[in-house]
Amino acid sequence: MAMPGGVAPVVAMRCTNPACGATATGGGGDWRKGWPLRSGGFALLCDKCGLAYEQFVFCDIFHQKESGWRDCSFCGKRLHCGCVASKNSYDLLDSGGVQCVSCMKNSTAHSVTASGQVVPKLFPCQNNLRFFGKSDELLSGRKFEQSPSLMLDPRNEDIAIVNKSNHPFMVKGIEAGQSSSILRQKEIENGARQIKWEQPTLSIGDMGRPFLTRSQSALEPPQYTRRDDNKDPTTDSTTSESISEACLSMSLGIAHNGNRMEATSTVERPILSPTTAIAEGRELTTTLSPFQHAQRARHFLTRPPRVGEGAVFDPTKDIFPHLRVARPPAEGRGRNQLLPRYWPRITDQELQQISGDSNSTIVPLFEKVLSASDAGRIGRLVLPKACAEAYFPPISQPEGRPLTIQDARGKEWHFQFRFWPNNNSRMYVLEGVTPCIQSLQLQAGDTVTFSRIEPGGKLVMGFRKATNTVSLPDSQISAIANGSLLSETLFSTANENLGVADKFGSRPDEGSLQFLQKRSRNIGSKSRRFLMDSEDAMELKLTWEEAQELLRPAPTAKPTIVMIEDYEFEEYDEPPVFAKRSIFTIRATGEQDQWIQCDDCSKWRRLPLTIIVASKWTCTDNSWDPKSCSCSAPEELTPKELQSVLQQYEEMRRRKGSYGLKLNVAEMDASSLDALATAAVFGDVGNQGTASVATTTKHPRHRPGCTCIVCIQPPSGKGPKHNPACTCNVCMTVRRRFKTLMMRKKQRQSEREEAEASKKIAWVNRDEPEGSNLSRSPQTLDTTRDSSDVTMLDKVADMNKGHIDLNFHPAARDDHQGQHGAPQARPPPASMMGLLEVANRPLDNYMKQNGLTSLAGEQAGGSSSTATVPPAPVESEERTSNEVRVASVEREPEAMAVDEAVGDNQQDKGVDDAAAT
DNA sequence: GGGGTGCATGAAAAG
DNA sequence: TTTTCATGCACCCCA
Repeated sequence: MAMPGGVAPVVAMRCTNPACGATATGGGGDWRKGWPLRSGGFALLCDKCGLAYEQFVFCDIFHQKESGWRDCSFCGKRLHCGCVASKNSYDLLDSGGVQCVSCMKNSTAHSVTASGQVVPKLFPCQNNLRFFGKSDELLSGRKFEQSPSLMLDPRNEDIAIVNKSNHPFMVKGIEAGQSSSILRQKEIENGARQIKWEQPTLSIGDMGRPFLTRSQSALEPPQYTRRDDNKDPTTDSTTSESISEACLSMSLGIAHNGNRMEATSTVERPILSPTTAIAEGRELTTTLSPFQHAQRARHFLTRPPRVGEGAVFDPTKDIFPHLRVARPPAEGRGRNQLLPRYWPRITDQELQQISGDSNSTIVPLFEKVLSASDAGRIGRLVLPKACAEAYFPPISQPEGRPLTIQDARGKEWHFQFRFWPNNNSRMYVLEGVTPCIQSLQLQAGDTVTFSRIEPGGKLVMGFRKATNTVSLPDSQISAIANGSLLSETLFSTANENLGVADKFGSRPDEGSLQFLQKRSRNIGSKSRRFLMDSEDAMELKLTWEEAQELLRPAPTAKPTIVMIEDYEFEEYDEPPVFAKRSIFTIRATGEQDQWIQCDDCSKWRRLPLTIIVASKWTCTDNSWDPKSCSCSAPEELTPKELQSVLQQYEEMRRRKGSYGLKLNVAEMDASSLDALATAAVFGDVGNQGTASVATTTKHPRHRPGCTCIVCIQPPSGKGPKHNPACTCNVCMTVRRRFKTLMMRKKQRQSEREEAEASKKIAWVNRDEPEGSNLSRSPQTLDTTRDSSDVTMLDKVADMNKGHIDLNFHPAARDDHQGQHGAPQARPPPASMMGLLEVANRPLDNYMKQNGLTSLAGEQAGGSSSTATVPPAPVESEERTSNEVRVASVEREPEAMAVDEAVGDNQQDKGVDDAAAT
């Protein structure tokens, strides 16, 4: 493998670390990334020394605090790193050692670039890691993921590792048993890092202690004991044992404390093999500076994150406080392939919940976001193959084996752990999970976490509800565990997507991000097939409705009016835009207003119709009305007017909601008729105020500025009167639509009639001899007559009484009758053609023939028509408040046709009124 | 007929 | 291109 910068390759490397003893290829494995370099990149370590590195990397510069001294790695000057006076007298080296101030100043002068510059003096490495190599040998097939420059010491052919800033260092081994203390970044300035020493907390010996015990969780500062410095970690029995199941913690919970970042611990995991320990990139047990997090954790990845690279880690921002993302223990089969999505992210609370009060150690294994299938009634939880093979008992037969898993409450659940052959592979499932799922009230999207209690190896399962679930994309999960997921990236994303949360003052915390991530994941992956329960559906519905309410045509969008079956549709080429919620009103003069509420003073301000306001708007943004451009300006609407408007608005919303959820078409008709009556009523009272109060029933497509027939029509009874014989566009359209409406009703009736007649004929033909139907009595014929005819006759009767029941529906006949009390004497049967003739009559003519003048008159006169056309309660109030007409912003599409007809009727009423006058 | 079981399928992710 | 896995569905068993 060619080295970056044209460095002579080296093939034979040997580690002189007595604890390592690896030769040639580094102990049989690849060279691996060691500790991160200050300026980026990583040291190179063989497999075995990688283990050593893991043991000492965070301890070396601290361990002497108790003993009070530390040698500079360059000049050998003894530093008293434990004393206050010397705290700023040295610097942390990329090599893992420390450097005195003098050497710090001189270090760059000794740098040699990878292009062949002189390598500075390399300091003797006593019992430290050292690489040997020969310049004429190739270092092929090596992995240098971070590609630190590898240089040869011209004198001893040792390999010097030169970081990207040409800062050389010699791999500095650390004696076993070195202790550590909390490293905190005091300041990062000009690339020179000053470190601050604080109390020691950890010894290397403790790093070998397996797992995180309850008492050692982040909830309490760990009280690690100092290990014997003289012991070799790899030879020490305790450590050796712990190596085999070692745990190294990884700290990602960085609490923001003023200008200082405090790293919190930790979720630990065991590591079986030193080799895999390095390969897996073990978590590191100590508290780290953000800088260290950003760098050291990088090598945890088996693959680089796809996001966040290139961004800058900003330690001033919080990043997932209390959230632990742990690489699962590298053990068992397939340990190396566990996808980050299954890495257990566990909180302190969960740890506490699982471990309870015991001193047991929790080893998070993996987690799984429940799919719809998992949470469904099938009772099968699909296990990730890698997880199942790595952490669950091996099974060779598809039948599997019983598995007992304890939940956080201590209750044991018995599952069947098995697999199905699938595409030359296996599909692992946990069967019998339904009782557990139900008991824990888990749903699709919730997360189940599998852990293991040590000692004992008992499996435990925790869970997180979806609202608290972090379901990060793998790349981000990787980056979190990696320390390279940048808070800025996360939060910018969160802020962009969670403006509402921010709006309420809550910073984009874990929950927000969780929501974000959950959503993105659900949409972007197979999880989008998650079953939505009713609650989710409701949430979606509400969101949708609200979104609909905020939808506006783009300011520059000009609709194209098209006629489809006599209905006008506004078509927009441009997508709608989101706007701040506003209320549209119609004055008695027909003028429309848009009212919007100031986010500061909550006063309502009048805006031009065409203005689309962004999510936040204040009076100061009101450039259209200088008188109201300040919150101190009085509100234009009187309290009474405002109350009326808001009441109508809320009522409108409520009704819209009921449309969307409950009403069928017939009910929509009723509502539309209701609106018709309301409009008529308000048309009458509209004269009383400066603005009329009438609820129009505009469809959402009728936007401010719309010039369609519905929008341009004057309020009922207002404006210029039309002659009954008026042939203007409005009147013609009104007549045409009424005709169309009635025709459609008749057509539907006819279709039902024919369908039922066919059924009856078929029934008769089946049950009776041919011709027997002729024997039926007239009464039978009458009863078998399609009820629609009767209903239609009832309808005509109603109409003859002065009521136009557009809510007429055969299915609602009984109700209809009941609404009118006892069934009335039926008029003579009418033929279909007769009914059509009735339907074809122009509404105005028909109403005149039936002695009708206006619906408003009927309604306002308190006639019995209220039984047919009951006004909404709010609308009744509107009669008295009657100031402003609230224009509906949207309606269900299905109601549009009726709305159009309603508008037509309004038009006709106006026309008819004109005729009456 | 309903529920459980085992397998197949295909979309999405990973390599 | 391969692998994973969520889900559909046919089949079987049982009430």
